[in-house]
Amino acid sequence: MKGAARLPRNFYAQDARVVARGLIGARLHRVFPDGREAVGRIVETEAYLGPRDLASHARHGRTARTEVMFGPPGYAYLFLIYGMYWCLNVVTERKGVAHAVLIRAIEPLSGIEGRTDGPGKLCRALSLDRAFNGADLRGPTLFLTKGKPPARVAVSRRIGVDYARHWARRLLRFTEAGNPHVSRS
DNA sequence: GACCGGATTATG
DNA sequence: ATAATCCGGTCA
Repeated sequence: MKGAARLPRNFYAQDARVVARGLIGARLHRVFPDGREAVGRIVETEAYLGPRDLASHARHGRTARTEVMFGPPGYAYLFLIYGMYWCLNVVTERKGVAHAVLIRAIEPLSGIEGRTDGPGKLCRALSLDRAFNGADLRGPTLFLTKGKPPARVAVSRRIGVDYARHWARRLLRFTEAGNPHVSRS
């Protein structure tokens, strides 16, 4: 298969719900320092809708931690959870609007060792950590391309955000229905 | 400066 | 069911 083109900046410059749905089936590429490339197909995402979204890290406004989310679309926002695991997010919407999409699971296609059915697991498998916070998602070592479209997309509540009151009930999680690499929960 | 709790995972 | 482990947010 030929090397597909990186997803364009204007794709990321949309509402996080649109991007989260659109990323199901897309390919996530990671080129390691030694030149090896890992590729996975995104099968689970969640949309986070900025300061008004009580489940978003942006709920307390613009801080050093959330700065990247308020920046231009098409960049990576990584954060550490429970002191142990990194999670990869895609910044969406125009500059100043802190929308983001959490990549929760990918289906390994090539060059991947270890499980990728969870946000912490996939970051570990792809060696993604704080060094990638703010990284261009159209760059040389981390980028996304178009992939095989999902047969069917299921929509559900986001995972682990019960503290977010009514926002916890919003249907902002997207999965490829029936894909075995979707995280359990 | 101290305390709290989490967009998780592995293990029992 | 619970431990591992650390940082940002919050309040003093």
